[in-house]
Amino acid sequence: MFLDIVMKKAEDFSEWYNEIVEKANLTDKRYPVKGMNVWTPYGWKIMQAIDSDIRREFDATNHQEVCFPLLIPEDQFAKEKEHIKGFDSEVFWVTHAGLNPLDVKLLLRPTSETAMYPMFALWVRSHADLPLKTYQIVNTFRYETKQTRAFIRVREIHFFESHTCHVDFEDAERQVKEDFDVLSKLAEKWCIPYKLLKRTDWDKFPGAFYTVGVDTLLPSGRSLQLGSIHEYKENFSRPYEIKYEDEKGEHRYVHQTTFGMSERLVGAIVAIHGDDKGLVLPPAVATVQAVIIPVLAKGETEKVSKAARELYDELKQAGVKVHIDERDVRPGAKYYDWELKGVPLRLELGLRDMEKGKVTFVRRDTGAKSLHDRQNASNEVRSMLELIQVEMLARAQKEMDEGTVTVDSLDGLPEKLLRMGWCGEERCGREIETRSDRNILGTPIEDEHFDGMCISCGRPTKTLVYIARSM
RNA sequence: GGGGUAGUGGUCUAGCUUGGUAUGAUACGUGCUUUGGGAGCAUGAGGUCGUCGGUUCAAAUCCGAUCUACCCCA
Repeated sequence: MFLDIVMKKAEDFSEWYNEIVEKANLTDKRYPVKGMNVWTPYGWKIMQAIDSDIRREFDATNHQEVCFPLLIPEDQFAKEKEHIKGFDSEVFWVTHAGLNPLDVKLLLRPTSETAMYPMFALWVRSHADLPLKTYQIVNTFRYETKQTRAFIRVREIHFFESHTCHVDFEDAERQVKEDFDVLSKLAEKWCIPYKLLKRTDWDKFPGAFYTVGVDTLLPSGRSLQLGSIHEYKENFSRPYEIKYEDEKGEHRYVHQTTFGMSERLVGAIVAIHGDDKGLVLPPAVATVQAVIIPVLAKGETEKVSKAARELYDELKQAGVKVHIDERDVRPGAKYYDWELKGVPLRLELGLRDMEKGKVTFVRRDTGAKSLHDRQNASNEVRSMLELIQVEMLARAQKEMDEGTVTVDSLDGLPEKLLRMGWCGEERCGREIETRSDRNILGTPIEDEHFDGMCISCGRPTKTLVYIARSM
């Protein structure tokens, strides 16, 4: 038996997803702790590629990378009331050190506000220290009670979190807008379409003034939250006493924001782009962008191998992440293998091509085969990768657009991302959630003109909400 | 939160009803022959049957608990 993908994406998305993350070797789920999977080399490399994209963008916007301890003392965690209420039920506790019970219990960070902010209070003294822009990429722990799923719902989370402090609300708002810009650049690289949706008051991050969810749509018709951007106002700076002295000598509390993302990004790339043959990686994410398969023939193996290695060197020189597969297995086996791994472009080189001075290109995303001049191979590879990148994003965007529909009744709802009028009253919001059996994701940040009525009470409104079943 | 299904070499699996020496495939190692969509032959190695406890002369098999995975419902 080969590593066939047995499940079809369109027939059983859930099974297909489980199968593909294991067979493509992104993760090993055999580690015997629930929700804690092993990052295998291939999956980890993809995660690292995503992390470097994040680092690049946040460094470029003058954030400083930090790394805070994993353990947080209970009393420090307990300072902001809403925050504890939100996370209380899902923290892992350290109650013993060696054989001794601890006087002050320690918890594994579910997120790092309560680790960082007591330190921020020491770091921020004057308006000259602001804005303070930091981020870290660390593991966080949440005791998920729902069904766990590789990359999508885990108990040990590979987490990016930026934390910023500002002189006032306006400056914090500027930060939120900067986060939107950074996100749009990143999502373009990852070929992930998304919507920025302002969460309802009853669904915002515990302790936040407001929360903007970054939501994408999976092929199953369910939404997946990829990240969130929060405006905290003074909600944390007051209990944690993060204060500065302004130009007039007055003491003020800082305004804070955060931005969080996780390995769900890997899950989204798998889910959105993958197909029945395996992964399909966007060239900007792929750790191998092009794989060379030398097609050897009896008596001529050296000649073909040499030509393949020359092509490899040339592409490497040209800055392409290229791999040459010289394993002693038949070409067909290699094709299946690299398709499963999602490598964007396959280059076949055999006697047949060499006689014509060509190289065979096979696109992973469309399966299209084409012949290209060997002379111009590195340029051709680069432009093909660019083309794939652009087309993958366009295709994904189109699927999300087609999976989004505006409805004016809560009856017989399709399994899609649904758009509808809402008066803004909590009572109607809850009604919508109950009757649709879906979650309100929120109101769009980008202006989407709407002039209609609340789907629940029928009053005229210009406000929209998006709802979906969440993954 | 409620319910259900399952766990046997790396992977998939037979055996379980009716307790008695562990089945096959695939992957893996070695050798030869092969190579444009999953190669063939030969040969070799690999398993305290998820874990803990109980019943028994004897447990993969029966009973209980637990862990893990997956599914359905809220």
